[in-house]
Amino acid sequence: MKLYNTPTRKVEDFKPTGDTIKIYTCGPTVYNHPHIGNYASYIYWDLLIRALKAEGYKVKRVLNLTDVGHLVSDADEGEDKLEKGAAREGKTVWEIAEFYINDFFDGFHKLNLTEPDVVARATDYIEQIKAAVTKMTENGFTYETEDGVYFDTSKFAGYADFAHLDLENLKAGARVEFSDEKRNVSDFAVWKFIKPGEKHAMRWDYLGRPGYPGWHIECSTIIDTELGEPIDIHTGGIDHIPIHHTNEIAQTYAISGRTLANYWLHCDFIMIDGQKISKSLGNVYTLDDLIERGFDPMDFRLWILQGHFRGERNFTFDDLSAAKNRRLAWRNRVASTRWQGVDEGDSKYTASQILASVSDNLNSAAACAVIDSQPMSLSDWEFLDNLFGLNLLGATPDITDEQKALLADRAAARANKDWATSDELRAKLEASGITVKDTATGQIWQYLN
RNA sequence: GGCACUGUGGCGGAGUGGUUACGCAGCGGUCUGCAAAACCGCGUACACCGGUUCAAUUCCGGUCGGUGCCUCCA
Repeated sequence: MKLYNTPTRKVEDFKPTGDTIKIYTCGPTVYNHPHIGNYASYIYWDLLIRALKAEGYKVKRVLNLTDVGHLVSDADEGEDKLEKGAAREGKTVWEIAEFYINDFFDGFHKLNLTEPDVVARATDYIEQIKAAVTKMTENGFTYETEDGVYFDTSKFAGYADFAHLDLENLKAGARVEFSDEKRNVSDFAVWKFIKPGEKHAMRWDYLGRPGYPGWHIECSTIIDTELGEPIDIHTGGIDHIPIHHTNEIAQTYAISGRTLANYWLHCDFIMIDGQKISKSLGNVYTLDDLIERGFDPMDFRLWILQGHFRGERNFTFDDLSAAKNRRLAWRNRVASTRWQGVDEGDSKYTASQILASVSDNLNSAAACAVIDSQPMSLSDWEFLDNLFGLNLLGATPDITDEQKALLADRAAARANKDWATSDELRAKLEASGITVKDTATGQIWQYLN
């Protein structure tokens, strides 16, 4: 397995730390419907997990759910997103979290994404988070302000390295006013105090006052609790490099002196019709929007897999249609293989070629070319379903014995030029859900949709 | 302003120092009772300028363009 590793900006050979690969994925903040861009990242990481498993690795994967403390601004200003969602919908923050967690996993399942081994809600780790903050403080990495406990980024010499930050220019180019109480522009809250009279439903006592955790601390804490550093692979969106992941690394260093992760994978964004996904542009599509337009979630999944996680993608419905057509063509090949078979000898190397492509920094697009140009046996399709998660076999079940008998009868009728019977049998087959087509080499059947 | 990414045929999208993936769409053909499909073939693309080289889309330098992040975001 070769992977592009963000810290070195190079494709490297993957070397695991142990028998089980430890993977952490930054999950969603559960305050709104996820859009297709959100899900794109989980499709990439699902491919990673499936590819590692196909290579024979064992995997333990943790996904967190941010259900507290993610402020509208990462500069530690503004409202908590959960509180904002609750106000918007007239619900409690806990109801909001519950609702959008279910919503998130609904899409997760529609896309046939592999269930994480551990799903970690930030609010289930409050005690560990407090202990982590205490530890950082003991180690001299924090300071307290009226607003909360802040991480002093000047205490971590390597702070700028991960994202190649230019801290001086960050200050000069800052577009928001930083709190006067912060010692450095890059400092961030690890714990926020709730001021008297301030509304914040989620609150816990710490340092003798009510408060709640900062956003970044949950990831460091959950990783430490569930996996133990260093983990093998940490995944996330490209937007997380300069702040969130940089801060995670700093926190873990401050707590234990350890390296957080050996490999960091960051996916680029997808755009829609050439523009970033944004509510103000009105181009936010959810999975259900795609379904309403007649697409299967698997069409979107294949569209993602036709590209690469490091490339920016431009989503259009024309391209989604292209992916859909390709998927349906693959289904027809499955149907044809069920009916006529493929010489296993001819397809001897197909699966290993597919895996070789994916193992080369998750080049699923190259794997698609292998699929299109090599013979595929049923076991190859099964291998592909395990790797790509497209459920091609499940969506193309074998036909019944009765249908097979009808096909045989029709072949006989055609041989006798009994077109009336032939057409009648074709109609019967279509009523049963499959369509039959006459090729130069005989009949083939396909599912109607 | 800083950091990073990126520029491939109609649309996507891999990849490579020389034999130029793959999909979708399109075109031509074969086959064909009808319908539909299947099969075969076709495009001669790599922003521009310069350099290195026997040879560059692929390496180096520059120019121009696009995008993202630095502010919520995968």
